Order: sequence, then C-alpha cells, then structure tokens
Amino acid sequence: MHDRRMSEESETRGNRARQSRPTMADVAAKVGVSRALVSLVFRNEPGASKETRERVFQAADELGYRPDSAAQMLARSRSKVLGVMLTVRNPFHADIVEGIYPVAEQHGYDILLSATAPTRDERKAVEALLSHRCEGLIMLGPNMEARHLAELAERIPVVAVGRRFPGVEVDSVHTAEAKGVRQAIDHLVELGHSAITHIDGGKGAGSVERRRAYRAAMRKHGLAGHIQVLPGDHTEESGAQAAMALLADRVNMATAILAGNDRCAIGFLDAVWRAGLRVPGDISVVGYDDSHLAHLSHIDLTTVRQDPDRQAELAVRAVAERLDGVRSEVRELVLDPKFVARGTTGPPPRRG
Amino acid sequence: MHDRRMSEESETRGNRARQSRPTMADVAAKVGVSRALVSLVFRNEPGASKETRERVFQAADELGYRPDSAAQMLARSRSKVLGVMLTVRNPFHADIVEGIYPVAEQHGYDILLSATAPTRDERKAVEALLSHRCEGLIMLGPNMEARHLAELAERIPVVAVGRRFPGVEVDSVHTAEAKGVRQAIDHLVELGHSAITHIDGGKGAGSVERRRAYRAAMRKHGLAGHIQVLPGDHTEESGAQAAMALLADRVNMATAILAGNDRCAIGFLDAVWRAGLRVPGDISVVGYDDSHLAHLSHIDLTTVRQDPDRQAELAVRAVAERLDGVRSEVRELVLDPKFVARGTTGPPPRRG
DNA sequence: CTGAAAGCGCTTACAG
DNA sequence: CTGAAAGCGCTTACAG
Repeated sequence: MHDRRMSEESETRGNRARQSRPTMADVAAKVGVSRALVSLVFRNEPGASKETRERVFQAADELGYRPDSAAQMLARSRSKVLGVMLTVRNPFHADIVEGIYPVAEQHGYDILLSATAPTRDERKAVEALLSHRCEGLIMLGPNMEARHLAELAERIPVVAVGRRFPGVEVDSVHTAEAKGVRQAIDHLVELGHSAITHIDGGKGAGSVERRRAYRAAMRKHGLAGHIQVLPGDHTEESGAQAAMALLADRVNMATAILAGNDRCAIGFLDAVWRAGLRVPGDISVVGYDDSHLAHLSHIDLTTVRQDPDRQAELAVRAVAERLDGVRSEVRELVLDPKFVARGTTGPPPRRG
Repeated sequence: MHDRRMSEESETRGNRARQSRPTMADVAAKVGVSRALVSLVFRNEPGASKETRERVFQAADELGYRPDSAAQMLARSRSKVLGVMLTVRNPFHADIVEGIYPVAEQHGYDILLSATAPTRDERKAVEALLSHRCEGLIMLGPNMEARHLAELAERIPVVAVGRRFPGVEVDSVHTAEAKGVRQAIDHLVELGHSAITHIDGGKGAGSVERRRAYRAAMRKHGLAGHIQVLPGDHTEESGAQAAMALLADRVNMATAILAGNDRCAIGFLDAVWRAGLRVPGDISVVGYDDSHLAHLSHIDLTTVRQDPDRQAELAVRAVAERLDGVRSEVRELVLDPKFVARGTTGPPPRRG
C-alpha cells in the first residue's frame, strides 16, 4: 500500500535548500542602507528612524530573511541560548518545558531541547547542547553521577531540577518532599487509616526523600508497625504490579496507598478498578506531582502538587543569575508542595 | 523553607561561562601542529597519522575542547542539522522522537527539538528551528494550514508525519488509517458485535480518515443502522466523557467501542471500570496507536499498531533524500497498520 | 603533513 | 545615519 505520487515540479526543487538564503546584506541592498543599520534594527537598538525600521522589516519579510543564529552566536560574545535536557516521555518534564519557554523568552533567552532516550544517554544529550553553544543548562531530573554533574557545573551554569545533589556545587530546584508526604499521611490518618502502604519510586527523582519521609511520618503517628514499602518506580506498570501484590491477600490488605508519583497511582487505580474494588470505598489512593493526569475528572486523584511553572521559572532565573554574574554562590531552591485532596481518598472500609 | 547554602568557591565562578572556551587553535598549539590538521582529525578526514590523531584527541580532552557547532555551521555549506517540531506532551511524538535519534545519527545528522506549547505556536517553533540553521524539518502531527506548510516546503525539505496534506506539495509519512479501522471492525463483528460506537478524534492527526473508515466498515457489514459517532479528541478526558454519555443509557448501550486513539480508550476504560463494568465482559474496547500505554499489562488494550520507529526512519530518510538531491518529486509514504488483539475485546454480553 | 588565506553571516566599536 | 574594518571559530582549497 505504498502510494507514490509524481509531481510536476522541476527537478531543481530538491536542491533549493542548499541555495544560499538571504543575508543581511541582501536586506540592506534592497532597502538601500548599510548592513550595520539592518543589524541595529533587528537587535532593536536605537539609531534608526521609525520609518527606516519599517522599511527594513518589510524588505526582510519579502525576502524571507531571518537572522542566522549561527552567525549571531559566533559574532556575539553571548549566545543567549539555554539548553534543556529532558526525558521526552516524562509528562512532568513536559509540564516544566511548557513553563520554561515563556520565562526564557522574557529573560531574552532562546531554548534548545535535547532529549535522553534509549539510544541516547545523558552525556550525549548534554554534548549536543554544549556544542550548540548553550550558555547554561537546565537539567530535568538528571540521573548522572554527582561527580559528573559537578564537573559540568564547573564549566557552565547548571541547574538540576527535581533531584537533590547534596554536597555538590550545583544549583538545584526541587520540592520539599518530606513536607508533601507528611501532609498526605496526616490526611489519611485523619480519615482513620492506619494500614498505609507506600509504593516506592525506585530511581525516580525525589524517591529517596519520599520514602524516608513516609517512614518518618508513619512513626510520628505511632504506626511504625504498619510501615510497608512495596518496590516500584515512576511508571503505571509498577503501580499495577503493586496492586496485584496487594490483591493477593485481600484480608490483610492496606486500606490506603501512597504512590511514588501520579503515574504509579494511576496504574494502581486501573488495576484495582479492574479487579472490581471501589475507590475510595475499598481503598484510598494518593499520588504525587499533580500532573495533568491527576486532574482528569474521571481520575480525580488526591495528590501532592509540585508546581511545574514555578520550578521552570526558578530554574531559568537560577541560570540567568549566574550568567549575569549577579550570583556566584550555590543555591538550593526548595519549593513548598501543596497537598490536594480529591476523590480517591476517604475513610477506610469497616472490616470484620 | 528556603534553604540557602553558601559556598566557599571564589567569586569568579559565576563568570566562568563567559570566559572563552578552548578553540581549535589552543588544541593545535598544545600538540604543536596546524589548525588545519586539527580540523582534519576532528572531521575524520584522511591526512593525519594515527599517532597524531591520538595526540590531538588527547590534547582536546585535556583542554575540554569541543568543536563549536556555530562556527562549523557557518563555515560549512551544510549544517547537517535536522529540526523536529513536536508537541511535548504527546506520548506518540515521544515514541517517534526516540526513533529519530539513532536514524539521524546513522545518516550523519544532528537533531534539534522544538516544542509547541500553549505559549508557543507552530510558527514560533519552526522559526526557532530555521534560525538555528536546520537543513530539513520533520513535523510531527502538524496542525497548520496546508498553505503555510506548502510555503515552508518551498524553502526547505519538510516531511509531515502522521497527518495527510492531500494536494499539498510536501512529503508525508502516515498510516493507512482505513485499513486499520477496517481490521478493527472486522474483528469486533467476528466476535459477534453489531452495536459498535466510534469515539471521534476531533482535530487529532488521522481522525478524519478514521471516522470515514469507521462509517464505511460499518456499512460494509450491513451495520449502517448502528453507526454512532460520539464527539471526542485524543485525550483521556474525552474517552471518559464518552463513557459517561454511554453509561447514561445502559440498556441501549453499545457493546463495543472504537476509540480515536489509545489515550481516549484508556480514559474510557478508567471510567467504565470505575463504574463497575467488566471489560470485555460488558463492553469491548479498541484503541489506536499501540503506544506504550496500550502495552501495559493491566491495560492490555486491543489496538491498531502504528509503528513509530518505522515512521521515524522514513521521515528522516525522506528529508535526507531531498538534501542529498537524489529525489525531487513529492512522496507520500503510507505505512500498513497492524491490528493487535489483546484483552479488552471479547464476545458481546448476552442481553435481555 | 604545514601555513597562509579566504570565507561563512553576523556584531561591534569607530570615525565621519 | 554611513562605511570600512576587525573578529567570532571554524572549513576548505592550495602551494609547498
């Protein structure tokens, strides 16, 4: 079923991309001014009359001219480009990236995205950003060794988002995980739960802190005997597997779950719904992130909100401050989480 | 709760980013050879002894030198960079991006990603790619006017992935939607279903074709009287809403659903599971895409597979062919979908 | 292999 | 506003 449509276009079209595109000189010639003037106009510098500006833009438009950023970067002492490393299939990263664009623009920076993927590790993703002259790096949930990150940060302003690197000389933005977890456990205990199980986030960003905070909060409530941590990670799959493990022994099953993140919580929900359980009638579920998934009305997930827009803003600002030279000491920016009670939590079922 | 750790580092660190980084000249000086030779070595061109190559790389490593791609781009007639426009929160785009990296590398191209987002429309995303000297553009599910796309394609090789632009002079890669839909309907009819409802994909890529194919397939089976199209889009939310609509009249409810894509199917599943229905006991559900979501064991979604790796490969190749000048006629590459029967479809329930 | 040179498309003072 | 000039860090022939 492979269609193949022939076209009547000329044979030269395939080469058009390599024909030189219009340069500043072309625009200058067309308007009848100097190249320097065109440069001024495009950089919004004073020195050209309003009328001239308009004629320049008009000519540029007609020629299809756009400044060559390679040339700009080379000529300018600064590239004004920030690199963002992300995991392309992480929905929370998507939220942050969406927040980065407007803030970066406001600070006068262009954004280059580089994704990690199965065939492309973090080192490779970063290499690409560096060779494209990024002045600063925003790393979303970096998973590299602290030592490597520190080396990077020696060359170029770096901010790590979502993951702490204690003792490492690198700026970071993350959420006060312990506080969020504590609020979640408080909420469940107030509802009457005591058998509260945590599904671990494995190597996911923030997991270590969340696990530790879970244990501490349980102990604080005198529930040390109910501490149960199931292995998991930040995927739906792990939530569903944890659900299967719990469902194997319904009599002693926990009455509430604190998942490692929202995706994990949703996998868990799918599995217990499918098994015919009621949420929160039979079991309560709390997620973590308040990603778009959690908002969905049919999910209506109780969760801990991490503000991606705020994280994006602080991350851009952290790098910008370094680049402007207004700060040189390391900064660890810790955001307050916000517990959001929705429909997946309620009083525990009465048993026996 | 805002920690602020002071560091002992010197005040100059904040400026390090603006200190000039090592250039080819530094490497050449360190090794005691000419810049031209270093250039040769880095481009893997013949003309340097094996021993010299090693010394060059060694010195580069010690200095932390990496080629400045802005300078390379400027000096070379070709940038060897391909731009990819994507919607950062689209999981299917994530799958394709992951497939693009290795193929691009194999063809000798670097990849630049540019995302659309609420504050950043397709025009802006493309502008960024062009100004960074991309030689070719891979547009994932472009949603712009055909006219605009055609204009773009006149300047630079463009391939549209996942969406057809009939009559427009632009290469495209997409799936034979009709075939996939037909297979899905055939499967449901074989199982004994006749009340098969379609949840529409709205403005999503491929929706028009899927909707049309649904109607045609239903008619082919003599089920014209059962044709029912519920409004929707490519999100979980719309699937859940469609479920609510159907659940309002359970007596006359369809026995099977063909969702606009996997995300929509999963929203639908969540809602009916939550309502206590059995899948496929009470209702069968078919998705579309075979995204990672569909694979999840607890979802086990029957769906129509679109091969993202293959789409990625063909897209890169399409652009590369244009750039190499080996093809100038428009090509529409249509991939065969593959129906995948899993656990969400079965015989219809016996009623009344 | 070397070394000098031109060029890629800009920016950035600078004298007028 | 102009116009000539230097420079950003490379690539690319070219004579030796």
